[in-house]
Amino acid sequence: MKPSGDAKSAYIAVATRRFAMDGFHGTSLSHLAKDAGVSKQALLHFFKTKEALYAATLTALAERMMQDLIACRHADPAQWLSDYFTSLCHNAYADPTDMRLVVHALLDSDQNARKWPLRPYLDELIRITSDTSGGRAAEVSAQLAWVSQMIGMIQYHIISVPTVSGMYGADTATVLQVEMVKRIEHAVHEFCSN
Amino acid sequence: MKPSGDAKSAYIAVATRRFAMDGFHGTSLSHLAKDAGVSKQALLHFFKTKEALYAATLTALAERMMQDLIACRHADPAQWLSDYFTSLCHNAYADPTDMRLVVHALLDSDQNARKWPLRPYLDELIRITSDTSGGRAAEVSAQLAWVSQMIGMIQYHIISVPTVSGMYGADTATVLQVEMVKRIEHAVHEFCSN
DNA sequence: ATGCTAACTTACCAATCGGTAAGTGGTCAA
DNA sequence: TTGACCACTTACCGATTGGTAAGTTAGCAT
Repeated sequence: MKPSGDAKSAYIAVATRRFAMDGFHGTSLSHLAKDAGVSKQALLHFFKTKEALYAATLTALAERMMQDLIACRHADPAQWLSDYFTSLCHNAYADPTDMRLVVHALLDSDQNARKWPLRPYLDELIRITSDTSGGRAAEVSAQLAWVSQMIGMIQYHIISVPTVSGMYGADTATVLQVEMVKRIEHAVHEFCSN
Repeated sequence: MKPSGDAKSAYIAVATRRFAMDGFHGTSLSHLAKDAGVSKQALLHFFKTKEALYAATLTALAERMMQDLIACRHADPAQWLSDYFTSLCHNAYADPTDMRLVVHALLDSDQNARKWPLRPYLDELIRITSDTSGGRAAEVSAQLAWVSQMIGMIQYHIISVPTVSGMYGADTATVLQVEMVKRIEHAVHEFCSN
């Protein structure tokens, strides 16, 4: 018999893709089970409800994003931020799953997510951002605003790719992606050199 | 008996709120009917399917956004953009419905929306934007990128308000809103004076 | 008065939803 | 060998889903 953790994380991986694509309400346990190649109750054995499975995917998402952020660690906080946001952007082009999942979670936030698994990730981003301003400590809200703006810029752009591609064609969408990467790098550079 | 158009647009208004809150899959015809105070089949009389009703709300949304844009018309395109984005931001704080609906539509774009009702709105925004650069015509992709960035900045910020409020408290969220309005005005000013 | 149409209603449908109950088969410690 | 446990299955449940069919009611031109 397979080790316990394997199957569970495999189910979370399947659920992550589905929830990211179709949202919580657009995803059924039957679909998830079919994707995973098991019966519906195999999922309910590990996660008592659909909500619990959703919460588990969000927790896993938060850990993944935190790890990606830590993986870009650099002595210079400005370089750290620059590396992270560009890598985030490139990863999201290759696989928009995580970005879509975050946006879905934002739209569902009233109903689900009494716990906010992404908070440590945001706190860490804010901490790094405040390090770029040297000794003087600016207001926290200003840094939260900047972090929120950067994250939003990337995530919104990622989820709009299919629509832009449908409206203006795939080639225009590609050009827009290149343009967006430049804008993100510019925004990081401009913020860190003030 | 009520005039024909009245009931129909009333149903669209109800559907707009529900779809914006819970998304397409999270909204049922029964709920919509209950909200509108009629039977489920009253809706199906005007809109043959749930998808058709959804499409109608998106079309109405597109017309509304275009009207709001035109309402801010100004001889100076820079002033026009500045007025529009700030008014868009303030309206969205008072009622985030439309912004949420747009983001839901973006996430659903693979499944629905073979037609892109927001395209004329985007085209108009791009046209105004290109007017700010005086005679010389920059690449269209650069203007699309800027417009996309501005729209995304506002819409993402609006949908993240409940989450930010839950994470950091309502007062921090309010401060963040003020900070964001400043950033939007700054972004418009900076773009138009280059 | 009559007939037509638009705007609904009640009644009903198969399909699917999330979830429960009761096993089944394999592994492993004692 | 036994028995507990774990991962998982089949069978089933009431509730709800989007949608169909067949009226019903009101207004209105003729």
